[in-house]
Parts: sequence; structure tokens; C-alpha cells
Amino acid sequence: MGKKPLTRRQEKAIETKNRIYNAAIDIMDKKGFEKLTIVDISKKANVSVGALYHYFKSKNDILAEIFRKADEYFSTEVISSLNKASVPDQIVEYFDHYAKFNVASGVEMTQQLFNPKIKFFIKKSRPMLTLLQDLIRKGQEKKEIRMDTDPEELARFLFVMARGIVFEWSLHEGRYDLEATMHKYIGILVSTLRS
Amino acid sequence: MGKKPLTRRQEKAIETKNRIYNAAIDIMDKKGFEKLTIVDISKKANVSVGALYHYFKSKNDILAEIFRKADEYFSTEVISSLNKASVPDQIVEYFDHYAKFNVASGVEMTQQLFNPKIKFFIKKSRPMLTLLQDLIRKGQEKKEIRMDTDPEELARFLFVMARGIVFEWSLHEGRYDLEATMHKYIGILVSTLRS
Amino acid sequence: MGKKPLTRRQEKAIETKNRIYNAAIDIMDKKGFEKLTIVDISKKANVSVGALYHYFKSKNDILAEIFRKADEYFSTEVISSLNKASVPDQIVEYFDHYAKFNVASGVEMTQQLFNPKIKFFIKKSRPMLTLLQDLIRKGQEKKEIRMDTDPEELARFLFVMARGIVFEWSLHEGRYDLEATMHKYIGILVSTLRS
Amino acid sequence: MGKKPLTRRQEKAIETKNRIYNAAIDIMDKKGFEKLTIVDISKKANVSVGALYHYFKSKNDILAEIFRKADEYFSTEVISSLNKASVPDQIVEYFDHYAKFNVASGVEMTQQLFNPKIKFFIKKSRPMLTLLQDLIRKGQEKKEIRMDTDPEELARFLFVMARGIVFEWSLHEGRYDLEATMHKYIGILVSTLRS
DNA sequence: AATGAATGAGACTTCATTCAT
DNA sequence: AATGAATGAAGTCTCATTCAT
Repeated sequence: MGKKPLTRRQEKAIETKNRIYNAAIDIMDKKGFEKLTIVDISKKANVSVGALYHYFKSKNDILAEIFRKADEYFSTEVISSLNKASVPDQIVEYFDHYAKFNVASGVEMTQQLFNPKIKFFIKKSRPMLTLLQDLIRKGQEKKEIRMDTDPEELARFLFVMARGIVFEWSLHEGRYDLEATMHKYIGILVSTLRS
Repeated sequence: MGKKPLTRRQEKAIETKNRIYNAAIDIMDKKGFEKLTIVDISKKANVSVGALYHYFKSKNDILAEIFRKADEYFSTEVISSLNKASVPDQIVEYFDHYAKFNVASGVEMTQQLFNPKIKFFIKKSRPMLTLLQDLIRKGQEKKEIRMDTDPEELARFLFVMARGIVFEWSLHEGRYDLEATMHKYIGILVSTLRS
Repeated sequence: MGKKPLTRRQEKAIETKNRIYNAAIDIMDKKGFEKLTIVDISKKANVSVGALYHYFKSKNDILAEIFRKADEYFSTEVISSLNKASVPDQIVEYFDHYAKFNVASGVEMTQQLFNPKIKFFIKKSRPMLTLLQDLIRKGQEKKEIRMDTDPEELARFLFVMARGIVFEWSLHEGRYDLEATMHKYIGILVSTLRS
Repeated sequence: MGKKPLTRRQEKAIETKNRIYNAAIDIMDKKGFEKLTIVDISKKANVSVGALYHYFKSKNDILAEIFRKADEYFSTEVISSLNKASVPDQIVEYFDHYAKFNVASGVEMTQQLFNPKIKFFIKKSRPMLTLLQDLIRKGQEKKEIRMDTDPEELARFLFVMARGIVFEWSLHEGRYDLEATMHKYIGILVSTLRS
């Protein structure tokens, strides 16, 4: 789209920023949010502390980037892979993805989403929520979903439940199969919604 | 039962311990778990740091006490106040109490329960869970609840959902009516369970 | 000797003081000098902190008592049990007792004797040293010990060596047989001294 | 061998580390091991506490460095200066160095070596001990030392004695001539060993 | 663009000692 | 004579951030 090609220097800068980012992800996943320190990140990324502050203006800035990317990844991923015929089935499928995404993110990472400190970053659920609302609206139009509640509320209801399920799982340190549990519980919930 | 009355000194000691405890609650509620420090607690309680350690083995010990008391309060409160005739209605009532309890605890306090660092203390939900299981079992015996799932799993399911609801509420800083939302959502879920 | 019999109160006081003393010994032996705290001592002795300070005016006061008693015990013990015929053999025997005494005191207790902080208490070796000097003097009179060095210096020499041996042993946490090693090493040294 | 010259920054960093190290030595020497605190060290070195932890992992790490350097110094020093013809004389010479080394280190510093807390660091004597063993072995080969005991045991024996001598000296606050005493006492001991 | 030395406030915890009861 | 609640200074260590080079 007419973007100028990057100079070698710019490329290297981006690569450095990514290296920092990945190091942060890695540490957070392995040692948890509380243990995530600037010095550790820079060591792992093979970058000086100063350089790190060159790319991110604060520790929070790194975290924000992490959540932003995670969200982006999830949205694009799911949108392109709902295959089932009926909308209720697609909803279940949607949450299958949601579970899979959390498993892939790792328990530690997931736990962070339940950290009140992180609240700030949870604008994140917005696009995911919208997506689900659209799905429900379509289901109501096709008369596959009951119509006594509006899509916004139903979507929120489902999401709230899903988050409860994930929280429970993270509490148990991911020792059981989140995807199976999610599938089952959401299945029950969705059955309530059929018209 | 023949207990000796406390000396004035003993009374004062208990009062001091309570003062420390209340100071901790207060700070946690106002500034959140992460900001809860030993020095702040002792200042607020008007005691020396040493006194604090005289009464509590460690910072964690204070937290454990907080959660223990909260749990105790909730359990006794609820047990004595389920009035509805049918078990499904009692279950809804049970979660009405759960919502009310969280509202009473305050948003901040509630948020703390979703802090992964607190995981350790969430043995706490155990008695509450047991209580719910007993309720469901009774409902199955009375044929008011469907029998294709065992009480343990049903209880867990409901609890997971309730926690999701509370988390959502805490995320929104308690700006809407938790009790109403809880009542409605749990109502939907319980309707799934009737036989 | 005309001493008045103790009143029951005085007896109890002495017994309490001993209980404190024994508790201190016990803790020092099990957990080491650094871990010896006033609160622990009072707990173990079943006495209040205040009472402890009634009997001893400071923590150091307790320590001084410990070393004083140890010294007293050793002196009287050894004096009455040197049985060998020749003086060189008696010297070896003397250090057998010294070794046995240290073993009985426990490694931890023994290590304390090498703590610079304790220096103050090491007036303790005085009577033990005198005893040894007397022994050597007797040996020189009986022409069993060479006479080119005076008793004071010889005694000091032997004592220095013995202390080295004990230190080595305490360094190794008492994992080998101090009595055997002492016997052997002192034997070698004493052989140097025979005339 | 082609090492790059240090930048001014690197030089300054090394100087800072040395300043911390020297401050620690100094305090230890003047006030003793027990009084050696992190805050005092940083004040004396004119650096922040943080800087201290930038260069040393922990307080123990500083101590370890002190003992390591002392050991290193002693080993290299002695190795290159044993001039006597006969091995027994070289052994005496060896301990002359040992005495001189302790005198140079200062009484306080030396006392620390007898602190049980330091035990951990007394792997330190290892190379010194090995050196002595080699010496004795050579003496046995040359038939200058008696062969009824193995070098390891003889070396240990001598060392134990030497340590006793040093301890005695440190107890007396270095008020007499350690080098003379060591020379004399070790002389006596070595005479026992000649074949 | 990059380094990493340096800061320093602030966290938790320990413990000998005092003193009102 | 006895209690034990209360003190508070002192200790070690952590870590986000800054800035001279």
C-alpha cells in the first residue's frame, strides 16, 4: 500500500523490540507476573536496560503491548474459523477457540487477566464481545436463538460464564482439560438459549 | 460454660489484635491488596511493627485471618437463612446471599479474591461449596433437581458461573446491581437443572 | 555449714532459674548460638519474658552463667580422676577428659567457644590451665618431663594444640571421633616432652 | 594477549567494586564480622545499597570474595618463596609465611576465621593444605620425613596445630609475636616428624 | 542507538528490652 | 514475683527508573 521499505536500521529496531516483547512473554509465562522484572527481561532479550526503556516507556507499556497483541491474535484467528452450520453450534465453537486460546497462552498469562491491576488492559474483550454479539444477532434472525433477550445481554452472559470457567481453571493451575470443560459447560448454557 | 472473665489486660490485647485486623481490612479495601504493607497497617492501627508481629506470624498470616473470617461469616449467615420451599429456589436464594455478601465486602475486597496471589487462601470456598452440594443432593432426593449429574459437579458448575458474574461486576467497579444480575443469571442456570 | 534452710519460695526461685538455664543450654545446643533468643528461651522454660529478666539481667548474663557452670563442672570432674602412674600419661589422660568434655557439651556449644564475641567468657580456661601447669611441674620434679622449658609455657603449648584439634573437629560438625583424635595427637606431642 | 583496553566507564565500575570490597574489609577489620552490615558498607564506600547489590549477589557473596582473595594471595605468595634446602626446614618456612600472613591480615580479620558462621568459607584452606601435602610427600620421598603416616594426615596434623596457635594469638588480641611463636612451636612439631 | 552503573525508597522481618498491670 | 504486650531500631534485599558516557 505504498509503504516505503524499511531501512536496515529500522528493521533491526523492530527486531529488537520483538525480542524484548518475546522475552517478557516468556518470563511472565514461566515465572509469573510478580516476578517479571526489567532486568530479567533485558537479560533474556540480550539488550541493555537502557535500550529497553528506549523501546518501551515503562514496564506497564510492555504489558499493554502484550495484551494488545494477544487480543489481536485471538480476534483474527477466530473470525476466520467458525465452520458449523447452526449458530448455536458456532457459539460453542467460538468458546472452543476461546478455551484453546487460553491454554495456548499458558496458565500464568491467563491468570494475569484476572489481576485487578490489569483491569486497565481489559478493553481487550471489546472486539471479542462484538464478534459474539454479531453471531447471536444472526442466530436470532435465523430463529435459532430465542428472542426474549437482546444480543448484547446474551453475549455478556455467555462471556461472563466463560470467564468464570477460565478463572476456575487458572486457579487449579491448569491441571485439567480446559477445552473439554468449556465445551461441556457452554454446551449446557447454549441449550438454554435455543428457541 | 465457666470461662473465666478476661482481665483488663487480656481485653486490651484482643482489642489491639482487632485494631490491627481492622486496619488491614480497611487498607486492603481502600488501596488494594498490592498496596497492603506492614508499616501502613501498623501506623493505621497505632501499634508498633513489633506488636503486629506479636499477633500475626507474617503478612500472609493476616491475610489468612481476613479470608478465614470472611468465610466464616458467610457460612453462618447463609446457613441460617434459606427459607424457600423448593430446593431450586433455595439455590437461587443461596446465590442471592453470595451476591449480597460480595457487595457488603466491597468491590476492592472482592477484587482481591481474583488475585492469583490469593489462590493460596481460596481453600476458603470449600465450606461454601459443601453447603451448596448438600443443598443439591437434597434436591435430587426430592426429585426437584435432575439426576444425570452428581451434586459435586453441579455445585462446581454453579459456583464457577457465580464467580464469573462477580468478577465481571468487580471489573466494572461495582457500578451496577450485582444482586439483581446474580439473581437473574443464576435463575437461568437453575432452570436448566430442574428435573 | 550453718546455712539456713531455704524457704519454699526460695527453692522455687532456684528451680525456675535452673529451668531457664537449662532451656538456654538446650536451644543453644540444638539451634546454635545465633538462634538463641529470649522469647524462645522463655517459652521453653515455661516462664514469661519478664520473669527471665527477673533472674538474669541480660542475655549476656545467661551466657556468662552457662560458661561459668561448664568450667566449674570440668575442673572438678578432671581433678578427681587422673589415675595413671606417670605424669606424661596423666597429661594424655587430662586431654582425654578435655575431649570427652567437649563431646558432651555438643558441637554447637563447643563452637561458641571459638566465637570472638565470647572471648569475654574465656577467663574460663584459667583454672584448667593452672591444673595442667601443676601436673607438668610435678612431672619435671619427678624427672619424667624435660626441663628446658618452664611449666607455664609447656602447658600453654599443649593447650593451644588441643584447642586447634577441637576447632578442627567443630568445623567438621563433630562428624568424627574427637576423643580418639585427641588421644593420638596429644600422645605424639607428649612424646616430645619426655625427658 | 590482545585484550581490549578498558573504557573509562569500565574502569570506573571496577573501581567502584573495589571500593565496596575495601570498605567491607575495613569494617570487618575494625568492627568485626558480626557488625558488618550492608548499609555501613555502602556508606563507607559512598555508593547506594543498590549499587552494592549490583556488584555482589548478597552479603555472603562479599564475604566469599574476601576469603577467596585472601586465599589466592597466600597461595601464590608462599609457593614462590620456599628457599630452604631440606623439606623439614621448608615446612617450618611454610608456617612462617602462614604466621606472617595472619599478622598482615590483622587480628580482627583473623578472628573472623574462627567464627563458626564462617565455616562455610573455609573450603578456603584447601589449596593451602594441598600445597603442604605435596611438600611432605616430597620429604618422604627424600627420606627426610618419617614414613609411618601418610602425607594427608601429617599435613592435617600440622595445620590443626597451626590454627590452634593462631587462635590463641587472636584471643590475646595479637599482643605477642605470632611469627616467633609459630616458628618455635612448629619447629618442635616438625622435629617429631623427621625420620 | 545503546549501555549498564547507580539510585534510594520501601518491602518484610527479628529481637533485646521495658513496663503497666 | 510474674506476665506478656508493646516498642522500634536495625537488618537484608528488590527493583523501576534515570543518565552520563
